[in-house]
Amino acid sequence: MIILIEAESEIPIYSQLTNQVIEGIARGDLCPGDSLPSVRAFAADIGVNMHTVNKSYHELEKRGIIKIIPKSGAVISTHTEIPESTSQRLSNELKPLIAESLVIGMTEEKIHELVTSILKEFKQN
Amino acid sequence: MIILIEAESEIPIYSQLTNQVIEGIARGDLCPGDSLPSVRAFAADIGVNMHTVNKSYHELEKRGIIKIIPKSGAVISTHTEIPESTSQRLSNELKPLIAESLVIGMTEEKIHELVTSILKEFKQN
DNA sequence: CAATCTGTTCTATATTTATTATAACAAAAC
DNA sequence: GTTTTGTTATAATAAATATAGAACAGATTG
Repeated sequence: MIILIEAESEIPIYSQLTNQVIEGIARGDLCPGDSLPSVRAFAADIGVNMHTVNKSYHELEKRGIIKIIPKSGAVISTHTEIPESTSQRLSNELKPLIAESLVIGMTEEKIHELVTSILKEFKQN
Repeated sequence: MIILIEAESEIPIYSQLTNQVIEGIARGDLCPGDSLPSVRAFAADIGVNMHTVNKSYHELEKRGIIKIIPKSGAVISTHTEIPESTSQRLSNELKPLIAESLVIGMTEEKIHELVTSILKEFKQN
């Protein structure tokens, strides 16, 4: 999978990495059971510090997306149930985006269309 | 309109403020043409520094949501057209959220239902 | 078994961001 | 004409972000 980090972005590197791993799983590039590269290998690969990758991995683990096995590696989890905490967080983060969509004049239909078009990006594999 | 700032939140105060103003407009509590409180009055009201409010106002202006009239005040804009930059940003911010929704096992239908339920919050006024 | 690789932990540093605090200015509003 | 307005400047503090280097002990591999 190709990871692209933008150093100039206002989004922290560890967040960019977290998001791209999540998007990779959603796209099907990464599957439950797959191992992620070691923090050192990944860091060298994308040209950032080991600790930055480590931080991203722990964020992914906190969200229940991967399981870190100490002294071994990180494995993408299977998702048997939807965690309540994640569901709540996603809803909270979605809220201001939908509000702004309405404020700039998007209709409900347009908003659903936008969601659909993003879903399509992930689905077509 | 009631503004609630959580000092312990990981979300910066100026972002919380920005979001709540946007949500207020989406909800209909604030309307195009309405004036926002002065940065000083607002700051005193919610118990934060003037510059924090000022930063939020400029963020809102950058997004085309309000117009700051120097030495006068801030007025909520009317939205005749959807700015391309905002549309692009919203899409970019929506993407990781939808990806994570898929990753934790939400179906497309469930995701649309979540969007609908959030839209309903804003609509019922 | 021995060498390598793993995540973990620790210390340290530099930069940026966030927040508050004061103060002063000039234009707008009253 | 006094008050209020956003603006600008300086300063200080704390937290977040990112990097660097090193050491440790368990897991993996040859």
